[in-house]
Amino acid sequence: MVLKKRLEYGFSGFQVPTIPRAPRSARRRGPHKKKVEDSQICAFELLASLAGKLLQESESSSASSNASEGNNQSSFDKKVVKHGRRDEDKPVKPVKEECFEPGSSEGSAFVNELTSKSITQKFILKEFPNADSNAVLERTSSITKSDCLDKGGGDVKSVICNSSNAAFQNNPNILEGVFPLIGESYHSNVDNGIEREQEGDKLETDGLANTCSPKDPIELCVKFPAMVSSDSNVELSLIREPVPNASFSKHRNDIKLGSRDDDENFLRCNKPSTKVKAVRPLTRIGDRRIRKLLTSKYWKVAPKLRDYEVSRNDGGTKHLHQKRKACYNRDRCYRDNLHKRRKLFDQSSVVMSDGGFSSESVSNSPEKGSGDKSGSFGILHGATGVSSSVLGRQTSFHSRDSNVKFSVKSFRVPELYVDVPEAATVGSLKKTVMEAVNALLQGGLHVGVLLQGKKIRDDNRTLLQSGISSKGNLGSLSFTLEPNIVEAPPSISSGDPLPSLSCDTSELLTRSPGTPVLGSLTCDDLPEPLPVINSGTQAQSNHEPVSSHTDTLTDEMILDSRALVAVPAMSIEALAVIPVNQKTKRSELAQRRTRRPFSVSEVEALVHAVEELGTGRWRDVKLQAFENADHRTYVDLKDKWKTLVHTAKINPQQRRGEPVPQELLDRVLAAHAYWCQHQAKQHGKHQSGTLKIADAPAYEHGVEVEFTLSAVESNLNSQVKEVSGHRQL
DNA sequence: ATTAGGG
DNA sequence: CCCTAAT
Repeated sequence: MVLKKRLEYGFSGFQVPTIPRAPRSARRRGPHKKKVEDSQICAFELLASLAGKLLQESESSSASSNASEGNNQSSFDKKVVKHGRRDEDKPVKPVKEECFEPGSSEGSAFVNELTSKSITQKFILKEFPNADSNAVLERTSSITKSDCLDKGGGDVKSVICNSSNAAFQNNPNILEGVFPLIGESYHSNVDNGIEREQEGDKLETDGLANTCSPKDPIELCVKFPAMVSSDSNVELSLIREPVPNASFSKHRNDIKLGSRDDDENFLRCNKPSTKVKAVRPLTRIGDRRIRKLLTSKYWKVAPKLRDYEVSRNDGGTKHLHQKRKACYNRDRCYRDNLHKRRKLFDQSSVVMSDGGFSSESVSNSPEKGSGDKSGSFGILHGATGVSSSVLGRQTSFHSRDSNVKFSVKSFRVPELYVDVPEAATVGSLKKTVMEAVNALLQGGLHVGVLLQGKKIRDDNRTLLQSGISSKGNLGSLSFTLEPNIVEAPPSISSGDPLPSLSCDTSELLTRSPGTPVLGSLTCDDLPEPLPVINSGTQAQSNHEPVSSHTDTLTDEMILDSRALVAVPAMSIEALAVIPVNQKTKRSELAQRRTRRPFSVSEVEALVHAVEELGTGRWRDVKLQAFENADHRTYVDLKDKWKTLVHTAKINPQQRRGEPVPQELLDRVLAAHAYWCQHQAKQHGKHQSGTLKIADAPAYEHGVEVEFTLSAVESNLNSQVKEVSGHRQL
């Protein structure tokens, strides 16, 4: 068996509940497909068709429903899957072939999606067997029914989902309270532009309901995975064990995952695809879009999203990519960012680093210092249920003693890919997963400590010295899991407040902090970045290590048992999760690309290029002066120029960051002034009345006169200065 | 894909 | 840096 996917689980235990998840890539990318937005429907359609089959099945054997359900499940599932793949041209709505590649795991992927939902709901049911959850239905259904469904099999799909909810028809609140996540995620989906289908699916729903009644939550859970694996070796993402006793936290994870997937799907398959282009590999832009969607949409929901959000976006992608050699590091980064962003939302859980490496929310409990209770996490979560909110309330209890307690709410473990034959037993699957996890752990990890986003590297400092105290802002404290390797090199990110290991590492490798070389490698360039986890800010540069093993985290357990002290029972009260709003924000920022201040040499190169090319040809500037600096996009250059111009105009005292030689700033102003005019001229207007610069021969001819340029520069500069001076005055 | 600008 | 809009 091969490890393929990353597994993530919460602290609560080793028994990581896993959820079958389809590789993102499968869902989203197709070889030929190019536009994400066009592919919205694919998944749904597929689901729909599958659902249709399912429905038929269930209806045909309506009587058998509950009783034989469990037993038949697998076969049932298989059928479904098969149908999905083979009967595209049939009844329900023909699924467009473009949506997935035959033989690929696409079908299963979709199934997974479905499964995820089902599972999620199952859990819910399990937890609240008696709850009146009709209300829940609303939310769920909304999600379930997307416009995509309209196209055909939608009904069926909804049916499936709904069925799970059948029991819960009326209490949205319950759901919300208990699993905020669920509601959230669904909402998110909706927000993402998916519209719910309002038409009645009731009939069908009923039909399915019988089949998948809440009565057998567990059954369902189990069975779905089976579906997943059905045709051929499907990559099972993880299979979650529906453990009866599982604590809440686990469930939440499940939910999370499920939700995540949904989101993903939506994102990836948002529009009816017309053709091959429908799905295209994510491009940076694409990612951005997605990210945007996620973020902006999520923001609204943000408050509710919490650490539940464990899932990663990139996992699937990776998957796909495996097939396609191309390395979309960049994409990856973006995706990671997405993850982070989402995670960040959680107030209590602070920073999640990608890869699932780090993350954690810290809570502080002033009480007895050393009590270390490792199992409490699960409990905590369970007890709290809603978690952060509860915990978050107080910060009280400050310290009577000088001990500072930390509780890491959860660490995320990177995804594990597990490829298991269909015929494999559940037991073997468990074993496999376990082995994978253990393997990961073998490597050992280091825990990094970040305060306010800044990594504290000095291990000898005391908490007090570092500002980590009960009274202090534990909220801004976060931990990261990092590979041993990485630990070594002290990162140097110049001035970067939030150094990211991965980036730093890269930097170290390629360039010296102080004087960046234009051609230096960037994180993106690195082959396999160290599986480092950064805390919030730097998500971007995370590269996912090729070997999942590497990046796998493992540490959860480690952390769990030791370093982080679980908070003792007393404490829900005692525990104060500090809602780190600031931090959250930071985290958000984290999502952004890592900040890479322009070095003087870069500025020089930029200035030079602009002098020659002007301010409207950033693409060319990029090519000419930053071709090898992948992290500098033409937009970056343009922005930098913008800031340079601004910087040049303000008082030196107001300038921040690495000082740019005045000489360069002068050139900036000169060039800026010149090109501004030049542009004006192009448009036919000569506004120069006062400026002689406009007539400067060298600039007059732009690029063609490169050589003379430098010679003239000095003059221009001085002139420009005057000009600028006038302007300002 | 680029550019231009606002945030 | 990010995001949008307009090319």
